[in-house]
Amino acid sequence: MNPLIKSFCQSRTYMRSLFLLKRLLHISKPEISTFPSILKSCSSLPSLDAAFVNHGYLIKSGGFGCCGNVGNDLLWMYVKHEEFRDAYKVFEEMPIRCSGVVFDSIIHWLRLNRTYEDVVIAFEKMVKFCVFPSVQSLCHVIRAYSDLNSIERGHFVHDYVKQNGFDDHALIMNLLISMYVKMGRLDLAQQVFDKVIHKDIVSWNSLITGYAQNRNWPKVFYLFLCLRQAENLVPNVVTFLALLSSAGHSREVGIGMSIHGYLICMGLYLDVQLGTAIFDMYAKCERLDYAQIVFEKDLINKTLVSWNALIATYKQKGYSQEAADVYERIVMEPNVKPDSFSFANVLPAYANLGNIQRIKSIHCVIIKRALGMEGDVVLATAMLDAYGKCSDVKASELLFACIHHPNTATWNALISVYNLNNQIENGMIIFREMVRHKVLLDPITMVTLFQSCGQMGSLKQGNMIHGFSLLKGFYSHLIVGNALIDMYMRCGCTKGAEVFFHSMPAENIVTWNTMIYGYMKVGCFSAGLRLFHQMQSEKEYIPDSVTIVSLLQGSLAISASYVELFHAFILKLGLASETLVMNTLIDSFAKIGIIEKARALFTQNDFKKDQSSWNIMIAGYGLNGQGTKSSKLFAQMQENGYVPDSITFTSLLSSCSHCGLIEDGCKFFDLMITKYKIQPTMEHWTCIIDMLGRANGLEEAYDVIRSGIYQNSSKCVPLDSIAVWGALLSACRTNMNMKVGELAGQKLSKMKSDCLYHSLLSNLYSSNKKWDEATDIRRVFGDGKVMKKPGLSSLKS
DNA sequence: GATTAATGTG
Repeated sequence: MNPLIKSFCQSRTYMRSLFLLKRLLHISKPEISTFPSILKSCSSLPSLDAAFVNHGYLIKSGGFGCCGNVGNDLLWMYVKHEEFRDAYKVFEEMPIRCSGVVFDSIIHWLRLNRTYEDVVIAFEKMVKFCVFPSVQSLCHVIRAYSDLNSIERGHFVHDYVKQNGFDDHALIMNLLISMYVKMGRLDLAQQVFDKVIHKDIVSWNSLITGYAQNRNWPKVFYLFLCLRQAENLVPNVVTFLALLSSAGHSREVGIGMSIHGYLICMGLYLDVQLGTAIFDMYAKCERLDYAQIVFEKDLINKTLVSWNALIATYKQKGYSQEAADVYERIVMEPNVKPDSFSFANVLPAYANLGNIQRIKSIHCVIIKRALGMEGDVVLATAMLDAYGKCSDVKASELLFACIHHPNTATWNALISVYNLNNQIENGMIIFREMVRHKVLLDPITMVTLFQSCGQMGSLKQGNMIHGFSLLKGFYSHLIVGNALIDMYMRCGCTKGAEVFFHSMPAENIVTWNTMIYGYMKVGCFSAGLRLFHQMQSEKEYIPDSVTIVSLLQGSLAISASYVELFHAFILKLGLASETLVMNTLIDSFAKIGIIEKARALFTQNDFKKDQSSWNIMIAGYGLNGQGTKSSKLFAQMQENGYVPDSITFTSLLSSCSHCGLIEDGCKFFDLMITKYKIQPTMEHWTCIIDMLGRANGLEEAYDVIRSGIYQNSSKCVPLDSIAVWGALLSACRTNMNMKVGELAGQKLSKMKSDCLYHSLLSNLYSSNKKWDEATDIRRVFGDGKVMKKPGLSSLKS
């Protein structure tokens, strides 16, 4: 019967041959030589049913499987039916060669439906079978290798290209250049480039973009000069994009401008992509004036990239609201859909604005659109940071755990989140993990760590990190030096700060501000003032808003008349339109008791009021015993469209606590928890406990906290938390209640909040002039030094 | 063959 089946196949009467096979199966076992014909019949039939039946039979009869030509034909059959999934299954089981055409089809399917790894595995198997791929297939394979990011495996395909005579093929060689660029191996990319005999513009562009991506700007500009000497080659859009990006990143506005001029001559400046790149170059070079002209006049058809670049520029310059506005504008545009670049740019802006709702909604969009945050480190880092800045540490931690390949920035961001949320110990744990995982440390890591040490007030840790940064060669970075000074100042070690300050290889206004701010913080007012004069006379720095804010905050401890003096300074320096400066000035007037002056400044319209202006004024009224005015202003603030935040309630509660408005205070506290869903912080609890203490004494507050939960109409808040015990300890300090304070301290020490416990308890002891006890605590925890009432000693000198 | 992104000092 076997020859008969074959002849039916040859005469293309496929149904008949299959019918015969069915009969044959009832009587005896068919010969294996029959199957190629059968499978060919199946390939040509419209339905797959017969194919499945026959494949199943082949599997059942054991030995046949995917051997020899049968396997090959089986593969063909599935490829013809475009059933690549099954084809791939057969392929995986095949012990010997198959045809190149079939293979190309499989590579094509794998590329569209599976991972790069699968493409690479298939290719390596193909090489083992000695099957030749088409050039097109080989291109796909090299792209897959690029995405695998494994240098050993990259060499495999490179060797294959060399051994099989593909190395005079420009397309293949260009892809190899790109592959090495993607792997960050510019040395190897350069080697391939040098070997290309007939270089085309793509070869040059691949290498130039490679150097641009790896931030080797001089090489980019050098290669461009070489390119212009090469015959018959004209740089194109891709070349200029790389050049403009390099000019922007390296702040080479001169180079950027000449490229701009060149493009105008060539008539290319109206190209959207180039226009966006020109805008971005000027923005990065701090030439916002030129950038604005390009954006408004030349960029007629703006793309999503143009808008993203604008968001990035606003965000970088600190204009968070403007960045958010642009984002909201593109969300409304019918034909534009924000992408991961838009999100990564706008998230820090929303984080600065404290707009957690927007952050959450962007998170939802990312999930809905399946943008795969786990694989996009930059986007995930921005999201992690945004949650952390809005105090959702849990969300940040969860995100961190999900990210497939966290990089240095991700780790840095996590430490920074812990710093922001007073969980310094956790940050230190993360740093140790970083070292253990051999994560590359960068200057920002050092800055973040100095911040941790400064916040802890631990000179011991600070010295350690200082030594560490010397060892790793980070100390010459300006931002690291500035952070180091800040750390020493926050630890109360003015000597350490001064020594480093005088030995710095480079400095800027931030350095001077940090010194001044530090002196003010520890109460060395005269030393700060001396530097303030010195920076103007010797260095010709013009004091900026930060300088003035530092001086204002320090002057409070000294004399009220200084506030008036600095007010005059602010007017002279033209800083009266700066929100931060005016907020501090209002705060200062309120604190020295000149509430009328504070009110007058607050109501004038010479500066843009923000949320914290309102918060400051609410607290200011409270400080001056005008608690009812605080409540009125609170209502007025909401009428002006502001949603009260955590600090608003801190201001309100402290106002009530100051003015003895206990009932109002409790009402605001309930409102905060139930309506605004704000988690009470230690500051809130401090006010509440202070009020409780005033009414019935801190002993009773202690009993209330120990007994469990704070209850109101709809919400239960557990009281047995670090924040609440910390608040009790704080309240004990202001009320000089050692007995309850020590009880609270014991409680905290059991809750593993070493940092908070130590600093609060040592403050309690210092306030009660129990220096020895305070020193003991600091010795166990940190540097063993205790600042005796900051400022007093330095005032005398 | 390609442009735009995240973490940080006062």
